[in-house]
Amino acid sequence: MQEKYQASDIEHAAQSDWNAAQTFGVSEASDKPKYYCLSMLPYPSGKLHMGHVRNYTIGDVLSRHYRMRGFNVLQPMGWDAFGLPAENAAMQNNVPPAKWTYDNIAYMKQQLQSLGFALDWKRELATCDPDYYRWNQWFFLRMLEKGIAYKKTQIVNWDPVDQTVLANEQVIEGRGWRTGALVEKRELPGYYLAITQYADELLSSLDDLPGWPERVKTMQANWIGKSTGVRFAFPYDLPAGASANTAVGADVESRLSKAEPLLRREAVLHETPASPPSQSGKLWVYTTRADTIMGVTFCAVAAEHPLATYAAKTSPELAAFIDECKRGSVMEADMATMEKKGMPTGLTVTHPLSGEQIDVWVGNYVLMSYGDGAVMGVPAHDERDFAFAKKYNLPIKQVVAIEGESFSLDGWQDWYGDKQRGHCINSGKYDGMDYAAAVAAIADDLKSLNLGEAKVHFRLRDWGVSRQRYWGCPIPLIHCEACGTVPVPDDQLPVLLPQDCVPDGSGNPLNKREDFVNCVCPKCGKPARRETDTMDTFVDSSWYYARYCAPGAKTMVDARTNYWMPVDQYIGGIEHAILHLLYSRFWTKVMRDCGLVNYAEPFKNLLTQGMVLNHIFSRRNEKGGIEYFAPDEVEIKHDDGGRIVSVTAKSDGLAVNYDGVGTMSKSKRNGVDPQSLIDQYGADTARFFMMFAAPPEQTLEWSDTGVEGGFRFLRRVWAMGHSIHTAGVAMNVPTKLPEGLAASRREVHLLLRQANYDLGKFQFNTVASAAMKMLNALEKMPAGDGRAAVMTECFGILIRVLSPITPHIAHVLWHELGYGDDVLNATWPEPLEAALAQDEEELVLQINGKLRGAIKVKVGADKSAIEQIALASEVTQKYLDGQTAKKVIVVPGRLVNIVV
RNA sequence: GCCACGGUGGAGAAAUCGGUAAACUCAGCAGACUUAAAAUCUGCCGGCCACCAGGCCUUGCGGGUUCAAGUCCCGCCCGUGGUACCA
Repeated sequence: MQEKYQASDIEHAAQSDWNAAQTFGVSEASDKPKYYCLSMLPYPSGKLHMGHVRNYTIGDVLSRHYRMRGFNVLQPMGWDAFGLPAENAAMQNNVPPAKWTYDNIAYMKQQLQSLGFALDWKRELATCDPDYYRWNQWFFLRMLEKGIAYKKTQIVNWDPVDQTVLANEQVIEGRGWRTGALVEKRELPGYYLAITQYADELLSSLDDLPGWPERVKTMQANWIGKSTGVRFAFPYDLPAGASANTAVGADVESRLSKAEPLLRREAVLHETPASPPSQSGKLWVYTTRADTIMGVTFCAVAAEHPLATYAAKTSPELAAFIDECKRGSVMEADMATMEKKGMPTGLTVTHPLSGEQIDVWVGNYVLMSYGDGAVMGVPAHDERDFAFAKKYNLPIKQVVAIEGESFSLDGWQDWYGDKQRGHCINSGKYDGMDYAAAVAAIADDLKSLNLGEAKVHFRLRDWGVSRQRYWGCPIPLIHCEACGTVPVPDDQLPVLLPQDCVPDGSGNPLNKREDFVNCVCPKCGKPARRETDTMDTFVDSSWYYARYCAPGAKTMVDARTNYWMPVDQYIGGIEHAILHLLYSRFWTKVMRDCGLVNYAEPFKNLLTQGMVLNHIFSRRNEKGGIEYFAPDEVEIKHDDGGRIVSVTAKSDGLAVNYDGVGTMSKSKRNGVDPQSLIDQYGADTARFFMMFAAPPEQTLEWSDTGVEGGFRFLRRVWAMGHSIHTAGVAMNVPTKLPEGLAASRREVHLLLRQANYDLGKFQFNTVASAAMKMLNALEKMPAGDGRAAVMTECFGILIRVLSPITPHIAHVLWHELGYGDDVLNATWPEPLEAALAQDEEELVLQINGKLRGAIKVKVGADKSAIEQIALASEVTQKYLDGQTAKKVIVVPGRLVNIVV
C-alpha cells in the first residue's frame, strides 16, 4: 500500500475496477427491491459547472448509499440536447448546432466519468437523437387524436431588425439582446397542448406526493391557481353603420374561451373558421369578486380584443394607443410592473344587473391570453382599478363596508380589498350580505338572466409548444392546399431534422431548406409544405426518465418502464419547481390515459437542489445589445468593506457593470468549470467539498475557499489507513474495554448514529462533518487493551460512511485493509447498542432560563430524582439564596430549568 | 408587481420536537518540528466589562407569546429562484 495519498492513481484504479466489472449496469432481473435514482439531465452547454457537480454528487451519494442498503439501484444519465444556446453558438462560431452539441456531449461525458459517478451508461440518451425525438412526434399525434393538441393564435416577442421571434431571455429591458431594437408583440398561429384539461387532477394529486417538498407543492398549486368565481357578460349593441365584416359580437365568447381541438380521430385539421359579423353581443369577463359587481364603473379590454379592434377603425388615436400597447415584451413581470395605461373606446356596454351604461376602455394591463381578454373595473375594491380610476378620473363607488372603517377617495387602504369581513352596501337587494351570500345571490340572478354563472377558473394556461426555431424536434404536420393541415402518418416517422443548418439570427433556417419543406400530402399525394415550427424543449424533458428504463425499445416505452417507474428519488434545481415538473406530471397522465404506463405520477420523492451562484458582469455594446463577461475576464476593485466598487475588462481596460450574483449559466457566462479542481485535487476532494459546503437545498454562492481542507482531510484518512495497515488489523472488540477506549468508541458510534439520521434528511454536509469528527476521534484514540480492534472497527465504519461521498478512496482502502472485496457490497453500518451504553449523563442546569452549570445523573433517572439533584446542587443553592424555587422544569436527557 | 424560499462569527456552516448559539471546516494569530521553506502537529479565535471567579450582550430590523425563542406569531428591510419562448 502506498504511503502517500495519490488521488489520481487511486481514482484511476477504482474507476477501472468499476468498468471492468460493469458495476453500475443494472437490469430488472433482480430479487432486490428497485430504487430508481434520477438527476435532471444536463443541457450540454460545453463544460460541466459547479451546479452540475453538486446535482450529480447528491444523486450519486444517494445511489451508492441505497445500493449498500440492499437495493437494485438504477442511475442513468443523458442529454437535454435541443435548445437555444446551440443556435447562438452556431451564429458565433459558424458551426452547425448538431456538431457543437455532440462535441459538447463527448467532453462533458468524459468529465462526468472522471468524477466517478455510479451511472449505467448503457442507457444514455440525447434528446436530439431521432430514436428519441421520433416518440415526441408519435405522442404529439396521439394528443391530436385525443383533442389535447390544437392550434390557436399566440403572441410572441418580435425583433423588427432581425425579423425574428425572440425568447423572453433574449429581451432585455424591452429590447432585442443582439440588435437593441425595441421589441414588438406579434400574433402567430401556434400549437398548444391542453394541460388545462388536467388542471384539477394536477392540483388534487399533489396530495399523493408526500415525498415532495412542501414549497414546491405550494408553488405548483398557486401556479395552477384554482379559483371559484363568476363568469358573466355585459350585453351591448354596436352603433349602426359599423363595419359589417368586423369580427365582434357573439363569436367573441366562443373563439376565446373554448379551445378548438384540431383533429378528432381521423378528421383533417381545420383552422379556426372566419367569424360571422354581428352587431350585438356580449362582453364576457371573469371575477372572483362578484360581490362588488354593483361597484363596476368601467370595463377594460386587451389591445387585441375584437371590441378594441372594432373601435380603432374609426379612431386614429385609439389605433395609435393599441399600437403602443403592442410594443414591449410579453413577459408577465414586465406586464405587471409597467405603468398602467388606458384609453376609452367610446363604446359602452350594459351592466347586466343595474342596466347602467358602462364605458369600455382599452387597458395595456389586460391580457388577451388570460380568460376572456376583458375585466370589470371596480375601483373601490381593487387596488389596480383604484389607481386606474384616480389616474383617469373615473367614478369610484363604494359597495362594501366594514364596521369601524371609513372609506375615503384620497388613497387606497388595504381593507378596501378585504372580502373576509365586509358586507354589501349601495347594492340594492344585496345590501347587508357578506361575501359568500352576495356572490351566490348574484351568480343566481345572472344565471336566470342567462348572462353568466358561477365558474371554476384556473390561472394555468394551455402549454404553447411551437417554436419558430431550427434546433428542436420537428412538429410532424404537413400543410396541403387541398386537405389543410395533415398529420404525418406513423410509418413516416421520424420527421428528420437536417443536421447541417447554421442559423444566422434572422428566422428559422428550416424555412429556406427546400429539401425539408417540400413534401407530398399524405392524404391526396399532391405537393405540400412541411411544418417548420419545432417543439418546446420542455417536451423532450417531459418523459426522458421513462425512456431510460427501456433503452432500445421499438415502442415509446415498454414493460421495463413499469418495473422501474416511478422514479424513487428525483434530484434537480429548484428553478424547475414549476414548469418542468408540472409538464412532466401532465405528460405522464396523458401517457397513462393512452394506456402506455401504469402510474399516475412520475416522481415519488423530490429533492430540490439550491442554485450555485456566481458574480455576473455585463456591458452594453454599441448597438445597444448586451455582452457578458466571465469572472476571470474582469479586474475587480473592492472597498475596505469588501464591496465591489469598480470592474474593468482585462481585454480593453474599460468599465464593466456588476450585476450582482445569479445562477451559473452559459448565457451569463458565469459558470465555474470544475475541471481545474479535479486536476489539482482529484474527484473525491471535489465531491467531498461540494457536499461539505452547504446543505443540498440551500442556495450556494460559489467560492473555492476551503477546498484545501477537504483535500487535507482525505490525506489524513489515507494516512490513518496506512498506519492501521502497517500496525495490522484486529477483529473482535473485547466486551470489557478500558474507560478511555470505550468513550472514544462510543463517540464514533454516536457520530454514526448522527450520520445515518442526517443521510435520511439528505443533509450531506453534516454527514461529511461527522466523518471528519470520526477521524479526529480515531487520531486521539488512547492506548489500552483492545485498541487495535477498536481502531479496525471504527475505521471500517468511517470508510463506509465516506464511501458514497468519496467512493474512490473508500474503494481502495476497503480492499487494501482487507475489510472485504468491494465496499459497495458491504453492509451499511449501524451503531451498536453495546458501544453506545453509558451509566451517567450530564444535564444542563439553568436558573431563570440562563445557563448556570451542569449536573450528573444516572441514565433513566425519573423527573423527581433529577429535580432533587438539581435543587441540591451548589449552583442552585447560590442562586436560591434561602428562598424556594417558584417552578422547576425538567427535560429528561437535556436540562433542568429552575425559576426563582 | 405576484408566488416561493432564505438572512447566524472575518468566510462556508451546525444547533433533530421550543431546551447549552456558533459543532465541523476555511481564513487569521501564536507556538512546536526544521538550517530554512513546504508539509505536519499543538493552542487561541463573536462583542463588551473584569485581576480572577465570572458577568452582560449577540442569530437582518421592530414588536409579541413562553419557565425557555435562531426555532412559534405579527409587521418591515434585503437577497435568491420562478413568472409560461433560457434550461
